[in-house]
Amino acid sequence: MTLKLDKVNRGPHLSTLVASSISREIAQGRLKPGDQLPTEAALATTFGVSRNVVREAIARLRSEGRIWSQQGRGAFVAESNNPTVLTIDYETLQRADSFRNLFELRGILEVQAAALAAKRRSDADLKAMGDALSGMRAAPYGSVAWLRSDLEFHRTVAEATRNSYMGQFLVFVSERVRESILAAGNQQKSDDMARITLGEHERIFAAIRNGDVEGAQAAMRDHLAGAALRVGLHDGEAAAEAAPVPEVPSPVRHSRLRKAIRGQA
Amino acid sequence: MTLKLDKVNRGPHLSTLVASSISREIAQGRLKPGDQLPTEAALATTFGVSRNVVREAIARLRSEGRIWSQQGRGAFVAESNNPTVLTIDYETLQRADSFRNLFELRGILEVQAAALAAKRRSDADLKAMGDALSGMRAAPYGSVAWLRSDLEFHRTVAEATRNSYMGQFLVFVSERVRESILAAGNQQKSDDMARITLGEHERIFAAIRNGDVEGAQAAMRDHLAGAALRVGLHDGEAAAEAAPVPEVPSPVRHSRLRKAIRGQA
DNA sequence: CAATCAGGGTTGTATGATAACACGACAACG
DNA sequence: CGTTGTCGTGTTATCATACAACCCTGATTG
Repeated sequence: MTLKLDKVNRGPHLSTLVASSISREIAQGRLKPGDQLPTEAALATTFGVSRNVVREAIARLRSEGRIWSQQGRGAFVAESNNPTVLTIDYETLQRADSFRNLFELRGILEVQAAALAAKRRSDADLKAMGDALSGMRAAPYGSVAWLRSDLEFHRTVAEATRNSYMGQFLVFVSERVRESILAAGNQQKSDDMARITLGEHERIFAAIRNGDVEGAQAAMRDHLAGAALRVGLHDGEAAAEAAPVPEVPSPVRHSRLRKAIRGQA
Repeated sequence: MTLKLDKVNRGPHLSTLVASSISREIAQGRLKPGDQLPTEAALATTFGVSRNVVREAIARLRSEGRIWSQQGRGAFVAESNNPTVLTIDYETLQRADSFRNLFELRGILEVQAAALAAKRRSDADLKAMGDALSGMRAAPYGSVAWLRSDLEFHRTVAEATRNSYMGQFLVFVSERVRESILAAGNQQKSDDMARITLGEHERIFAAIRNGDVEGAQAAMRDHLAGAALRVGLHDGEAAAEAAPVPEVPSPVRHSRLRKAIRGQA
């Protein structure tokens, strides 16, 4: 048996701890927008780490848009909560209503993507979709290969919109949804479902091939409604039950510093 | 006259350039999931920067979930194309077709958000929207206060969807669009536009207040079509002549290195 | 054959030094 | 008095080097 210990060692680098610590200061309002952070040297001594570590932490916060810095002046808390990156908190997603919201957003994107795809698809797109469908027919329902083909089909639809951002967003949202479903692990499989799911996909494909915008939207909407049911979401306004994720303890290294950092939070 | 020279110094830190470069390698498939990256020392020499810079770049990519690293072994491209964050490259957005794509995506989200808002808005939501509209009436067109009120109105609409992810995504996309418009700076203002824009907002507000889903969608669609024109995008399928943003010559520092990095993209 | 251990390679961290830049103080100048 | 030029100080950005922690491999040893 292969134990699964991966994904556990969620990188407890020092820079991560420092970044989290500063992040908390900002989130809890002890550092207000526009405020200047202490100098790198000062942060290094207060945290008891090297200036290098502080710099990596600041680089990270800067890339997240939380702070900005200018050579010769200092680092400052960003004015507006205007993050340059969009991130979805894994823990939040465990809440049923959050999951339903994300599923709703995915639905909106998928349906409109289907509409655009029906308008703009090229022959190459149609071939790619067809290949993905073949892959789904060949693989057993729920297998890895099947899932890959499923994802592939949706990806090709997104691609056919000729809008790369549509693809990016869709993939991002779908991935989060998929993760959450896998974590919950409460999906029952059956041969019936295989047939039904495949049929839904084929209707989407046909509509897109025929350039039937409304049909593609409708077919995609049906597919997502079906998927919602299969995942345990009552359609409409009802809530889903997602299993909470177990807390994972992180291995202890640099315990002295960590304690110092954690302590002052 | 107040010249606008801010926002130009978009942080071209070396670590940013290195991170972008590696990111591209991954996105374009030259580095496949599971692949091991060159060692930090190797990257440092190939990029012609210090190992410290490389480390900051890697720290950033790691925090974005694109790669993971283990002490003593090396850094590896993350298995699933499972970036935990979604980012929009500022440079890419300068291309007219990219901007049009993002604008299209924004439109989709706004229109559907308007629909959901018409279904789910509460009295508090309506009051907030009304306040935002008042703010727009009071402020001169194009002023900072006006822009703030405009943003505020759209934010309240997103809020009324009762779907926090919708709000997050919408704000994120809108911010990028707004930044790009400001950077281009090719918007002409007139009193007519003030009246027209305000009227568009009021129609959206009215439809949402009346719970008119289709009307809200239509009004929002009109508003966005208008906004597209005002920004210089031809509506529909026509290509946009978004004035290509003037290349901002970043003050020359480390020009040799930059060239090397840019060159190998 | 199995366990141990030595060595090299790699990342994580520390430290010091230098360059680039911002800002205020202050003098020189009109 | 106001403006401009210069300089010194403080800060970030980058470089360079060294060491610690850790992984992997392979030889040594019992």
